[in-house]
Amino acid sequence: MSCLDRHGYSDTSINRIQETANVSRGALTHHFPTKEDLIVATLDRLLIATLRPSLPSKQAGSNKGLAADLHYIARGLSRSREGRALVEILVAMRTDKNLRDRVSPRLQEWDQMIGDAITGYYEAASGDEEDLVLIWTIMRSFLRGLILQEPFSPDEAKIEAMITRMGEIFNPLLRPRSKLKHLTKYRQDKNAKPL
Amino acid sequence: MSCLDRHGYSDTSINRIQETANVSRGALTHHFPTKEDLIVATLDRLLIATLRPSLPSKQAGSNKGLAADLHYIARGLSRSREGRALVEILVAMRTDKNLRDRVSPRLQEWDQMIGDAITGYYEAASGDEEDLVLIWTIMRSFLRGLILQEPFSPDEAKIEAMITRMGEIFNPLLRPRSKLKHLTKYRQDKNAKPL
DNA sequence: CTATACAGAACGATCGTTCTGCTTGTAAAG
DNA sequence: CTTTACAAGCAGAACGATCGTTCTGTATAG
Repeated sequence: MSCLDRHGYSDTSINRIQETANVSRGALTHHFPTKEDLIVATLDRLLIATLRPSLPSKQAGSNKGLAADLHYIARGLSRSREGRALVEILVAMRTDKNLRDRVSPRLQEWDQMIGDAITGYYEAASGDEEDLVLIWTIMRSFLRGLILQEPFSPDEAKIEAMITRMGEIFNPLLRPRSKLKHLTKYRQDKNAKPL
Repeated sequence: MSCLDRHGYSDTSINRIQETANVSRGALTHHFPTKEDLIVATLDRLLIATLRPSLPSKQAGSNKGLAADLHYIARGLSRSREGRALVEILVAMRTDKNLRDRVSPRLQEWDQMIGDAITGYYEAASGDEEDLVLIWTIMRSFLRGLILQEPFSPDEAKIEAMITRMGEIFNPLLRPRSKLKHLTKYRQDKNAKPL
């Protein structure tokens, strides 16, 4: 994850990984025969890491509105080492068919799961559950898009302002659900080995 | 652009470029001594290409609202060869300091120029011009974020629905300006050579 | 005569993968 | 309890391929 974040996908060579992780080449290739295996295993961890199980709006007593939630989610989804590393994989898989074939099902499963989980945390003001999921998908696209917007306007305050404004605009459309449903646990790959 | 879109940044090798473009290695390295030079020159073209000079909402007689404009902009900004190629460069520059140093000023200038241009096309319902620019920056982040969202939900219709919904939500905040200001022309690099 | 435009070979570096050894853990055989 | 067999864990060298860059040579235009 660290290499992906700091050096990008293509410069995350096995040489660099083994030096960063302080493991030998043999150990690395023994557990992950190909680079793709290593990337896929990393993705599984990233998807879990970018999940934020509990939102500020659900903390006892506090009700700071949607903006607070968005800032919090952004910190996991895009404004973090994990978020940026995930974006590196997302971009790489777009043009790498082999990687895409392995990664796609995982992403779609994750997206489905997130959609289900959202309905546990929020409800649409309109009551339309389908619209609720759509709105949150928009939100995630926006938050991840921030990574791509950053080079255009590197001002940290501007990014923060965008998130806050986004929260204001969408706030009337959503409200936190009073009863809390639990997140389904992300199903890890059966073949995944613990490191 | 074609190589960037189809094969991604790292697999856009000079070998592949010269084969795709049907030029010799010597010709290529003569005009663009390093790969970075070639990328920077490509970026200049991409920034111009992803600009959409006239919006549907300004077409005579039609007033289909913001959603129509968004669909149109998305077609240039993210849902196109040029948009995806630009994203490849954006992601690459994040971790490549040399490239970033050359590309950053261009992007920021472009962003500034876009911001100015927006105020020529739209006005905020609140009348706050700064908020107008902020809203459109949010919009661009969202649209570019769609490229990152696509692997999660590859359904074309879903992406379209997101754009439409985004237009509905933001529509009350904006209205097209009646008088049309002209776009300032993007200043090309003085050192840029025509191919 | 000279600078520019191009062609294509050559270069060292680095990539991901494969291969050859060595050590350790463990379970069956004696 | 000891010995043997064998697979798993790991270290590191070796491999061919490909990368971006540099270099040498040739043709052309002013």
